[in-house]
Amino acid sequence: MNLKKLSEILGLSQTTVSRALNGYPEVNEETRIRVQAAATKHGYRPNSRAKGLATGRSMVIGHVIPFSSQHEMVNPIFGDFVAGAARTYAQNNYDMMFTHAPDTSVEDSYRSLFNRGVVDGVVLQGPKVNEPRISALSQMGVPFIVHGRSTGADVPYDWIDVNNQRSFERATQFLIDLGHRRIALINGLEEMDFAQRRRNGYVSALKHSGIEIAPELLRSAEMTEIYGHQTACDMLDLGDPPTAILASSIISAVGVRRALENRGLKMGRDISVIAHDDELSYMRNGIDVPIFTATRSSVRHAGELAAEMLIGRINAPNDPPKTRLLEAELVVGSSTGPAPQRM
Amino acid sequence: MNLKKLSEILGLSQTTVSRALNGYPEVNEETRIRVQAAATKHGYRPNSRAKGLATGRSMVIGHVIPFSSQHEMVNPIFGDFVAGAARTYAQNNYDMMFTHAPDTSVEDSYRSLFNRGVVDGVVLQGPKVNEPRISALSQMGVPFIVHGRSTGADVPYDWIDVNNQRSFERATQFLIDLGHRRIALINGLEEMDFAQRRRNGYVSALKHSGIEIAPELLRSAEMTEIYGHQTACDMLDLGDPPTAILASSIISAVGVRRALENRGLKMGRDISVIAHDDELSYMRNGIDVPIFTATRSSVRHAGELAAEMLIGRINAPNDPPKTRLLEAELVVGSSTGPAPQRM
DNA sequence: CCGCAACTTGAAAGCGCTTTGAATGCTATG
DNA sequence: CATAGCATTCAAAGCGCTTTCAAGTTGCGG
Repeated sequence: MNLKKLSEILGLSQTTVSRALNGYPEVNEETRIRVQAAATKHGYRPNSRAKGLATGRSMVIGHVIPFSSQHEMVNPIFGDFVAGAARTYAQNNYDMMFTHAPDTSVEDSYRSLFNRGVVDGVVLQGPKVNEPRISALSQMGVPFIVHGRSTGADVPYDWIDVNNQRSFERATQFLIDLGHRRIALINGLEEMDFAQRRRNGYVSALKHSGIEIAPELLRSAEMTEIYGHQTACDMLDLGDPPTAILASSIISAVGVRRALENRGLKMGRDISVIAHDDELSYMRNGIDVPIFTATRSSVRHAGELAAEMLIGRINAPNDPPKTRLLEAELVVGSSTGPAPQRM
Repeated sequence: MNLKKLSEILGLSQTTVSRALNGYPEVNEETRIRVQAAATKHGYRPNSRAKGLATGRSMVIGHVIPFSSQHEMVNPIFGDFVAGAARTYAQNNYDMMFTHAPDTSVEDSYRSLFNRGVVDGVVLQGPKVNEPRISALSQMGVPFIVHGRSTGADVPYDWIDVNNQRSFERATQFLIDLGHRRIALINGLEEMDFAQRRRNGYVSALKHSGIEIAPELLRSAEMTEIYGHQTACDMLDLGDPPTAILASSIISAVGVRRALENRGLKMGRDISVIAHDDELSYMRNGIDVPIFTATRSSVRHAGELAAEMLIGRINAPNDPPKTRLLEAELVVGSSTGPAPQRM
């Protein structure tokens, strides 16, 4: 069933039928009702390719999920972020296109999606420091939004981010206030912008209290459970092990917990742990009482907001750049406590 | 840059340029080279909407991820499955469209994607028992593949699945062989087909050994960490607690482990745990030595295969249905051991 | 009754591509 | 030398929609 057939059935022109269905004012209300009835009756759905050709808009948003060529890691926050975004898209009649590309060719993926007219805009996730994709997209003239920010990107751009620096500064301060001095940071990949900011927050809090940075307590890698476990084991084996650990994700915090438990250490008593909690739906940080003391910020909500901002940008390409900085909550659970007294 | 401009630049007709670029034989080899050079030089990318309109194919595959309206849960395996599929799509020049719909309107989402000509085929994930979407898709004439199967679906269809029944039967038998009699099953949502099959495997192994089914040791819900934790706690509070637990996902197994450790129980000694391991990239079950004894089957690989099968179906709509049953490995870690002697 | 505005409707062009059917120039054949 | 056959190329139609421009109807004031 297409426009032509439908209009023949109705004895109307394609023009009128199209207008009736798209809510144009110049069509008689009676006709409109008749057309709509026929459309539903015959299950007519405008072909979106044809529509796109005619309007020059695809009503599709592109997401390119990079994976590091070595690890083939899928970012665990991806599912929830996308779920949030998808919700907004659905409300605005956008579809969502999705590509998975090795990080070496992400830029090409964007270019391809946009130049082929597949998408009207794209979401850039997981920006690195000096992210080259940002200026590339900017030059191409693709409407885009960055989930996160990129230190060193020299063009203005839309972004939505969590205040990573402040939240890790607060978390670190919280541990310092509890008497901790040996505080470890199990961070995400060094080149990621968020990891850098978190480290800055951590460093700044320590400095502020006159605590020296201990390089052996600073690690960064992809935030898997295994990594959390391994790193915690390594650090506990140090002559002067940490009394508190900051973990950049709840997933690696789970690994940390496993390491502690293997050694019979109790979280909150023997050692304190704070995790960053993206509120992943399958790994909630407790229901009533948080499992981990955590810096909390819903990545699903970020997805919703990112989608809104991007749609806004598509509709108003010349507006000045918009940015949005979300503050993470610091929620206190039972994984933190006063620093144990050294004998 | 479009075909028209490009052909003008080259002083050729659109026909020839199109043919040259698409590898048709009737074009002079010299011309072809000249055309290709110009195309790359000017960054020409055929508009895929126009191409789709002309060919009647969109070169897009649709995934509709349902979420239960109550929970808004994103299936944690989603990311890795999609990563696998995306890889295959990329190799075959397909793009991937993605919709997130409440489970009440998933069918409409498929219908919409297909009828609007957005996709050439779809992937159906998370089938329930008597999954109505299967016959719906079948009637609509959409090429599709099911990740999983649906007991009670009365039309033939393509599917790829893990032998859930056998793998849980083996896992249960493994525990029985270790002397366990009180074996719990912390399963996925009851209405999911995979959960039913896993239970069947579990029940069948128990029956085979003459062990009575204990309803208090059988639970099903969405496979979150919290759920694993809560259920394990409940079961440990029983007068006659289980000595072994089967968990339907590694995520809920992590919750189980947390419950055990809270109570000072040691996995493998005080209580045995077997998990199903989808090989999620951010939650690997150990590197050298498995953390959990597990039934293992890579969901990413399943995604790759599913995508291949679907593309095959699109290219040969009238072939007889194809199915593929993967066997899960049973890998032994340190989370299982002989049943502790009762005093 | 005429003219004009307000409503409605329609014909046709155009979005960028593929593909059919026809045309062109050349070489090989009888 | 006429013709068939081949290798190349092209003009134009068509995919299903939107949208411009034009036209037909009505109703109302003058």
